[in-house]
Amino acid sequence: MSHTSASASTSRETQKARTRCALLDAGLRLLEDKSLSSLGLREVTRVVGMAPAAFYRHFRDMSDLGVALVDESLGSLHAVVREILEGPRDDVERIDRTVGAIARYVREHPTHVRFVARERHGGVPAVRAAIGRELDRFADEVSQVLATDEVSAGWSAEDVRMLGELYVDHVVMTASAFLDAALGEGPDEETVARTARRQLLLISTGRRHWADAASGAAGT
Amino acid sequence: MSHTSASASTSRETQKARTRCALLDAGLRLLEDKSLSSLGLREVTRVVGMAPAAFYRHFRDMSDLGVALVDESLGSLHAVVREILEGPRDDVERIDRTVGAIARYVREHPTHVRFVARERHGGVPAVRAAIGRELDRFADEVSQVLATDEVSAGWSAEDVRMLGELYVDHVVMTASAFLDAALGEGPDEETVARTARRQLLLISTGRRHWADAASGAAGT
DNA sequence: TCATTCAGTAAACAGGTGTTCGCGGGGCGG
DNA sequence: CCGCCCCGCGAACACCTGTTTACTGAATGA
Repeated sequence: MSHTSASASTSRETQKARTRCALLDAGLRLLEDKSLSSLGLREVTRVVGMAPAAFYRHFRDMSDLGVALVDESLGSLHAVVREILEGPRDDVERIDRTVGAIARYVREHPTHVRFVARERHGGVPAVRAAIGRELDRFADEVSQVLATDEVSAGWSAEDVRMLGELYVDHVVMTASAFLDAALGEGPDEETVARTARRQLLLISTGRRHWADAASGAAGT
Repeated sequence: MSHTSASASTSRETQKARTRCALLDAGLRLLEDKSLSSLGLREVTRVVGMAPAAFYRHFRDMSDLGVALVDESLGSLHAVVREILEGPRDDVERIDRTVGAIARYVREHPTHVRFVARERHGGVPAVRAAIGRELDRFADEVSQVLATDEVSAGWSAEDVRMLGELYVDHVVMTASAFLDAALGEGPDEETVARTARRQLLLISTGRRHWADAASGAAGT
């Protein structure tokens, strides 16, 4: 129970952080073509080059390492989302920015994206839950900004939220499509981008004319 | 090379089919809380109650069993899709039928749905590819029917296809949401249904006013 | 009736797995 | 300076894995 100074004692703690990071990196690399539930503890330590028992100094479980990877993958993304949403509110420009940002993020962090896409419905409950929570937070952030758009005047909170979820889900699908494109499976990157832009444009169009439809089916 | 009679020789072949089906059922049951890449051969045969070696009489691999499960899960669904699309073309009624059909299918075949959602981006390439092919076929079928709607007059084939993909992706997301609801995670079934209906209604609204937007951003 | 086919068996193989234990040695606080 | 802390090590534990082998015996076709 030492450590009254909040800052790290350079050598000791940072070194622990380094090997912890090495474990995360090794895990992420191995997860490129496996799923978390089939990733072995020894497999990870072998890549890092350390004894299996040392793993327990950093993580209790494999699923523990999994939720750490979720934080690493999705945590840094909130800033990006804010940045996109805070720019000009013009429809097509915002769409261009969004799709561009997704493409860039997938290009720069393919392994993180693949991990999230794979474990979103994967076999490890704790990780699945962690991803779900994070995506919910994204939906909250998006909805919150959407509500301030002029187009959303008169919208119920529930409708704004359902639109936000639609956007978030679409982003996930698009990211996954970009990933497939990068691997040579499915259509190429430019095709994916164009499809995504048009789909978002169609949603925006529906949004602008929402009042017409919503009044007709209010109770549903 | 016998077997000039095309029909089964009752006892022999049907018995083989029975145990094959037992293997598939056992696999599906175990896959409720595991992913395919972590499902063991012995694990499956143990549930069925037979020797591990007998597995090879029916499947080469675990991934082989996986693609068989894909066919079983998605094959029977094409008829349902046709049925939904061939009904009255009125927007909200078609939407109600769609969401109702998804809810019912998830309620009646939860394990199949979970399997597909999990392995769509899972760690077994062959299974991933099989699911991708099947979803592409669904997108084809949907697009083909959408093209005949009066609303689609003047639409390019590419735009119709992108709308079809949007619908298929949305169905997958909705099915997954229903699944979570059935497990007590996330919102309850009625909430999921209402959100899905409104999202589809929003897409339909955008579809009706597509001409306005598409002309403005034709080159994108 | 006799020979053939073939789904399923039992046993053994060489590996890999998670987890526990005691121990060493270097950073660190006093 | 000494003594505690604690990360990483190596070895051992019991267990589970996929795959191969030679085999049994019932259904089959001539």
